Amino acid sequence: MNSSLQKPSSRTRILEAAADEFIQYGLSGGRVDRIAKRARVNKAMIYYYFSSKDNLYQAIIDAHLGRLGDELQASIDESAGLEENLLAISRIYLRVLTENSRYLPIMLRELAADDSTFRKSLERMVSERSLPERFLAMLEEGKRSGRFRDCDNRQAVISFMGMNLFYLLLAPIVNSIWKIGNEEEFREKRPREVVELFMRGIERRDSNVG
Amino acid sequence: MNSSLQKPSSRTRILEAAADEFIQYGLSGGRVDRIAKRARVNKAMIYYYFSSKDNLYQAIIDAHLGRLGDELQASIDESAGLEENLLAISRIYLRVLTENSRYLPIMLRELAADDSTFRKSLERMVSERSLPERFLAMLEEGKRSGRFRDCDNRQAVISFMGMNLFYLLLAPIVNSIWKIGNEEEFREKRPREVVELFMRGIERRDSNVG
DNA sequence: AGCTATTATTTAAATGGTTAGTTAAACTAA
DNA sequence: TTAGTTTAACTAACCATTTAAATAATAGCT
Repeated sequence: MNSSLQKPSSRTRILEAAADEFIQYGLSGGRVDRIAKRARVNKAMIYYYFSSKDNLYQAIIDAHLGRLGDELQASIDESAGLEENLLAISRIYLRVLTENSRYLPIMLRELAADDSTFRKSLERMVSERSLPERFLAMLEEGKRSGRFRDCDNRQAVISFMGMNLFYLLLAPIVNSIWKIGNEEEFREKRPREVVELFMRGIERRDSNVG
Repeated sequence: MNSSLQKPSSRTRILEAAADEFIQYGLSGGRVDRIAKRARVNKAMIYYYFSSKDNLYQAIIDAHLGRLGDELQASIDESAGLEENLLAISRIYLRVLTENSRYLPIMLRELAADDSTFRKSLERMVSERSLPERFLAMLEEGKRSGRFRDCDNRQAVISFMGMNLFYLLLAPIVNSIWKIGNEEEFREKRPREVVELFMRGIERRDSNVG
């Protein structure tokens, strides 16, 4: 199809412009004419390279998700200690979603649709790397070692994810509601705060062995 | 305009059908003809009662947000103890977002748009009831009383909100990824788990006064 | 190198289905 | 009578997609 060695200037420009368009207006709100204009390309070029609007949209979703997958690859480093692992995860989510913050609107919209291929791909990506299992295993190990109190692992993990992702996904509104002036600073401090809260939250207290 | 005493059957049916439509397809994806069909009403009726598609959409957003606001009214009961307060908040979010889960797609899409009136209304609603301030004050009080350790209040609050809202907003995907079989049960347990994690997370440990 | 056949890219201009919005007349009930 | 409600048919703009022809680029051959 499209060997990755060449530099197909038009094709690339179309992809860039389409990303902008779909991020701003969504799939059904996005206009092919506007994409062509932004890409400084004749509209028919879009149908030449991608054969339909839906196809073009899908190409963007795929590219984005592929990138996300690669970046999350190193998500859990089993060799490190438990707290370090959590911190590493927290930092990776921070970095990946900060660097890709441009795509947040598209991701939220896709997450809102219940039939979206994005959701399916995301689920596949996550389960292929068995992130949930590895995560649960970490907690289980913490329990066995006696460091963690007894609690529902799933509830705990989802709380941890929520602490991390809620802010990263909805930063604009959250910043506005909670009057976060210096977002950058707030963002950087987030992993430490989250991990500390979480660790203290699940750690057994010193003499609690009934 | 439209006095709230009568029972304008057509008008109501239009609103219902439009909600369904926009929830499923969004504003730009929603079709007026389909709404008319679903409402068993001539398309012109839609323009008779609401004068444009955007207006109709806005009417639905407004109605929904008004209802949300009313239901969140009792959000913080200052008289109760701190932990009880958090639990009450957690439960209210749970109830409100569970009862309105139908509207989640529309909310997520609106949150994704950076110019949405929904976002502005949401921010106004929250700040009119000064929820952020009251929340921060609760934490501050906990610190003064010596019960809470020293930490960034804003970070803590946002973590709390994240634990609660992340799951409620994205339940379908989260359930799928984390293999939550019995969603209802999981949901019901959530407030207690969240509050316990959070309280333990910010409570000072017994002899920690450096 | 030059000439040619073939393939890739680009363009301007349609096409035609879709869709928000309109009109003007008819019906209904107070 | 009068105001509110409903209908069928219409319109005009919009917008994804196509067509057919032109222009570059490339490879093959002598």
